[in-house]
Amino acid sequence: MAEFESPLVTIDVVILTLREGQLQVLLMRRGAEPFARWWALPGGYIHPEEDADLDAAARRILLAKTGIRTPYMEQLQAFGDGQRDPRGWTATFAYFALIASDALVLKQGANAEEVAWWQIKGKPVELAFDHARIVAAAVSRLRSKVEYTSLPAHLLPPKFTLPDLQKVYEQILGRQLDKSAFRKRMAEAAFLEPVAGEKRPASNRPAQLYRIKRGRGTIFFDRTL
Amino acid sequence: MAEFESPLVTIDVVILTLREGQLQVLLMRRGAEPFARWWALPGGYIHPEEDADLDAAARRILLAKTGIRTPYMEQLQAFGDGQRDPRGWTATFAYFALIASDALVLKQGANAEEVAWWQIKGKPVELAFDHARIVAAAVSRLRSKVEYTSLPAHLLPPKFTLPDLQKVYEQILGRQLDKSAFRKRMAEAAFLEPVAGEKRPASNRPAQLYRIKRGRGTIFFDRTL
DNA sequence: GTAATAGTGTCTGTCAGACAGTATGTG
DNA sequence: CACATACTGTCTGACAGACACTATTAC
Repeated sequence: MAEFESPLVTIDVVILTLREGQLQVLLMRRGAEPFARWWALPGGYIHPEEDADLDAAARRILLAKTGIRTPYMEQLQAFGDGQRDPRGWTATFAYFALIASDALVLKQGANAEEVAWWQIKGKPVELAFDHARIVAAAVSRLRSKVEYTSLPAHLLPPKFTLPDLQKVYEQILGRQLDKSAFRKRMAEAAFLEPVAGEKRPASNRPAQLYRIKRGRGTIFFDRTL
Repeated sequence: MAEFESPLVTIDVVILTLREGQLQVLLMRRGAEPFARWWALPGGYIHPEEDADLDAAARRILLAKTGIRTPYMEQLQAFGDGQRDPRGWTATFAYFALIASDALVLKQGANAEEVAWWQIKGKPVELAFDHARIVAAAVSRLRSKVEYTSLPAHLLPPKFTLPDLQKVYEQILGRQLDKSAFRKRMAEAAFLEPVAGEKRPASNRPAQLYRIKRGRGTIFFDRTL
């Protein structure tokens, strides 16, 4: 078997959140060439000595660049070709993370590099490399999974109410859902547990708080929403 | 940004088919170290000069090793860590292909290397690297997609009958399906077209032949089977 | 009491699965 | 004709969505 030169490989992470009712991505401004000063996905190289595997490398990069330990991360897709990077044939392992909108607010200032949330909807910012395509793939993955999984629950803080959760689904799907049917689905899926005794106070009937049950991965509903 | 040594990357292809009512994988016996003489997935290196992108590289490798142009191939998942290859930290872009059981029979003898179909069920052969895990991931992907996609149609030759297709679904799902309901689903999904005039002859009522409509990708049913 | 939102009960049209019945070929 | 398998029609129970009703808090 002949030895071919291995292409340069990187890891990039698409971090999505829901802010002000809109889906947003976390972007960083690049310092170095190529694409210096362009906005790009947080990413980096694999460190063979430190990283046990690809997932660990993705988690390390995310933590180093943003200070976030995300509650949900999955491998999105690999992208590789001769055009995406002017330095030659490269490939990237793209990851896909969801976080609660308020999880990053405090940490953001701590990092020296320029970091910002960008709206998915509307005028697309021009991104470095093929990152626009990677973001599009992540959004499309999220949108398709919303219909039949519990994934959007990771866009909320650890404790939340059922009306909160329903709003998240509605914002991503872009349509209203029936309250009764929605609650039936969530109850059947059995991935939530009430936080005993706790209620969210309000000047009306307060809502029960829930959290995702321990050890529950993403739940696939047997019917679509 | 410091330059880290890029890990060695490869591409491996899990080719699945249905033979004798069983799901089977295509394996090849390795010639070179590491894992010389072990059974492994067909795979190879990226050739930056030849391969436009990852998908093209996977197609080239598949064609070179087996003579197959598969009708269906998708990226499965990337696997990378420090243990899977004794040479050090490596990663592989795993692909997932489905072919009709009779598509390879003739070509197989043409290739000098030892190639064979192995049953998924029963005693698992010990595979080189982490290929057992990759095969398991591919099978699990197929099984989960069978429930709500038209994917299994690619396990059949270009022309087939609805009873053929139903048998494929039943074999993978491991349970009987209602004929009437099954045909309703396929009709709704509208990804098949009758081959005009052609019927499969038999000593009973012959079945209508169908083929997958041009330009139809994998169809997601709106309900589970 | 009113206002506001949380949470539940009920009713109805639709539809999936079960199954029986019809169609079309061979010999 | 019998037989085998392809294909279709019908009936029924279950259930999703619509929507109305009740519950619980603050003021």
